[in-house]
Amino acid sequence: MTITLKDIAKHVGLSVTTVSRALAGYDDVAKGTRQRVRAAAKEMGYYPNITARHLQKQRTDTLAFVVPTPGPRFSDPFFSELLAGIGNEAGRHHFDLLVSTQSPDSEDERETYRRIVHGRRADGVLVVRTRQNDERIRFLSEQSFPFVAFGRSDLGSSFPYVDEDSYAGTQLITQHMADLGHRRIGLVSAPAGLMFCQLRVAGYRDTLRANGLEPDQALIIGGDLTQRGGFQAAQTLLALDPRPTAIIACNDLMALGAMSAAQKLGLVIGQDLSVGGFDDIPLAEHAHPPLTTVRQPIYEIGQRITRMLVQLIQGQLAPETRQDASRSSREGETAAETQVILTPQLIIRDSSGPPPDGG
Amino acid sequence: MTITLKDIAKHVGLSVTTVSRALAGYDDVAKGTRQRVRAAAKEMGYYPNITARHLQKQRTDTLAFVVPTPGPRFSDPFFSELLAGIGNEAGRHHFDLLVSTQSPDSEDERETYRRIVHGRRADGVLVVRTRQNDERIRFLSEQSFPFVAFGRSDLGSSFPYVDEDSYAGTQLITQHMADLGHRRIGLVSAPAGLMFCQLRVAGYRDTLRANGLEPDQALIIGGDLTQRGGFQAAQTLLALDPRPTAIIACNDLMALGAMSAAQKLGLVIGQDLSVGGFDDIPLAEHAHPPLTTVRQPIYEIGQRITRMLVQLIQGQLAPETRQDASRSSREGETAAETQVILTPQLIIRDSSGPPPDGG
DNA sequence: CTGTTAGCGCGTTCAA
DNA sequence: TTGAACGCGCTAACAG
Repeated sequence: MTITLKDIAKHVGLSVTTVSRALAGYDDVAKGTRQRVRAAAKEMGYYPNITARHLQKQRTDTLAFVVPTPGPRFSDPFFSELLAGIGNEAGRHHFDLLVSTQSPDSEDERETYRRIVHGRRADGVLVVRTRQNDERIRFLSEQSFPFVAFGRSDLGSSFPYVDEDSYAGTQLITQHMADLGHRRIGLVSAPAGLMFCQLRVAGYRDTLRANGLEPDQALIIGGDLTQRGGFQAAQTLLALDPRPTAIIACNDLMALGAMSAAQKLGLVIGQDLSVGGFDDIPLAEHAHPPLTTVRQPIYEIGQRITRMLVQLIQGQLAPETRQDASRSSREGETAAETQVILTPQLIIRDSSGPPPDGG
Repeated sequence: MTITLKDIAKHVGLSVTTVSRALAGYDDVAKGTRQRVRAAAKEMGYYPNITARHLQKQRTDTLAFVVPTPGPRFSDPFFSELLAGIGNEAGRHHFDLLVSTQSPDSEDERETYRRIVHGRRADGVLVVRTRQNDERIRFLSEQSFPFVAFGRSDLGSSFPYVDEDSYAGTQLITQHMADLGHRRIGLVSAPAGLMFCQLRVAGYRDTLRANGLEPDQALIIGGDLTQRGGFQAAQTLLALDPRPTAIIACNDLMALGAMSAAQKLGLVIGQDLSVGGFDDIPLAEHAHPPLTTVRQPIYEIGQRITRMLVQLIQGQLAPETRQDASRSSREGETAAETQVILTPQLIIRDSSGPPPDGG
């Protein structure tokens, strides 16, 4: 049997209202009464019914996180890290976290968002891995539902987000390979629909050109961000003649897969072949050899978008900047707080070195 | 503006009650009426308020999963896999999933469980990584709150669970090392409070003895289930003289850390040192070299405990078997469905081989 | 200071 | 076949 306010009221001989206010700590209730009520509540083991409270307060103190996983069986450390950051930060602000995994752009994903928004299942949602023409963002914007994204969008609307500078990040690692003397540098790309994919490929291409190297389409292979995908893409790249002396992958997981593929061929990573990644997941440091990569603070980004979302819900975040450019100069400062771009950092480890025979 | 039943009622000129029943598909409403109502609902973009429904129905269609993470920054593929299985299965049954991460045995963890149970925040919870004298299980049992565990317990109470046979699993891998000719086999253990820890250590010890090897306390090092922990434990083990020729870790993550430590010393895994793990996380297969380990189907276990929990909530699962042993024979069949022990499987890969100099 | 009334949005009696 | 009344548990507005 669960104890309700009514039970307490009956027990202490007061009205439900008074009990409610006594427990809420309102000061329009007699001190003695309050103490009596509180004692009774404690003794009877009272806990407020959270659902009833949500209904009455018209908010759920809940955030939703719909993880865009390609297959049912995902096990991407990237999402783990992000989830850890999100979960802990949500807890700090006394928000519950609703987690769901859905295939990107699937009907199930759309339905999940509709349910959350229209059914008022949560007070806000976290959108990650933004896509070109992202229907999630369009939908949430249309519905004026609170959300914060990890990643930018190509839609016109303006919304709060945190993103890392993918272009600059890929520049860093590509330049690193070029500086080491590599001239045939392969790229394991990501699904083209992802916003960061374009930027990373562009960063790679532009940096090659800046170093007098002409991008070779054969050296760019699509990947699906999984270890297996990196493995397969690397196999394709390493079958080329002449084969690349360096491979850059659009995330660490694929980079690790690429290393396996190379090692299977008997190549020594860092000598026969250099490999670079992106993300700096915890695994990267402990890989063999440790992976040279571009670091983005995933856990902290998870925390940050969560904090921003909570503030947005509580009205503490500057309202979203409009497309209206004329106001942008005056709103420069608030805009800086709601739209953050982080500069990634190159982490050089042992998986990269000079090419085997000087080039 | 959100559309409610009241809005539809006003629009079609009927009572809220009728609208509610029309949408629910009751057959005591005129066919024409039903169609009219449905059309209006669709046109107006009606979605039921989920919170209101929960309150009325006295259930939340929500499961809670409190992940026991030692630190805030966890990134354990084990939990990712489990979460994937749980999340997908929950979705299949139209249950939402509430995820929270809390430090094992902390006050925050206790408070989280109290909130879920007393506040009726969810209809059931999933308990994983069971511990000795597990207060979560005691609490949930006392409160008769629906739960299913991944792992057994040393408390008297009986409850539904799925577990893998840790003892048999460790026997397998220890015997494998012994068969290869290893005589000094180190063990990187797990936090002693975990139920599976005792079993794995026992499986290791007993198998050594069965092979005429006396367990050496110096060869058993505590680990915290993280990669870093495995790294450090392996460093300690490898500093011994003579050092072990094989190391078994209580989970794959530590095994990978141990491989790194060995490789840092210039040892070749599978030749100079054999390493074995436990779990068979996706990473294990793609490690370098691929890790010999004991496989337990984590994803499927996540699915399975979730399915059991849903059935338990819906009253489709046999009631928990009592301690009352006299009935056990008659209830053998139902008990078999609510208390499952899976037999793990040895996966031999390249990280294990004969000891360097024949022993 | 306390109680009455009212309502969050929905589903379920029970009459009509 | 439909509607009025009621309750889920809680909080807020208003009287007294």
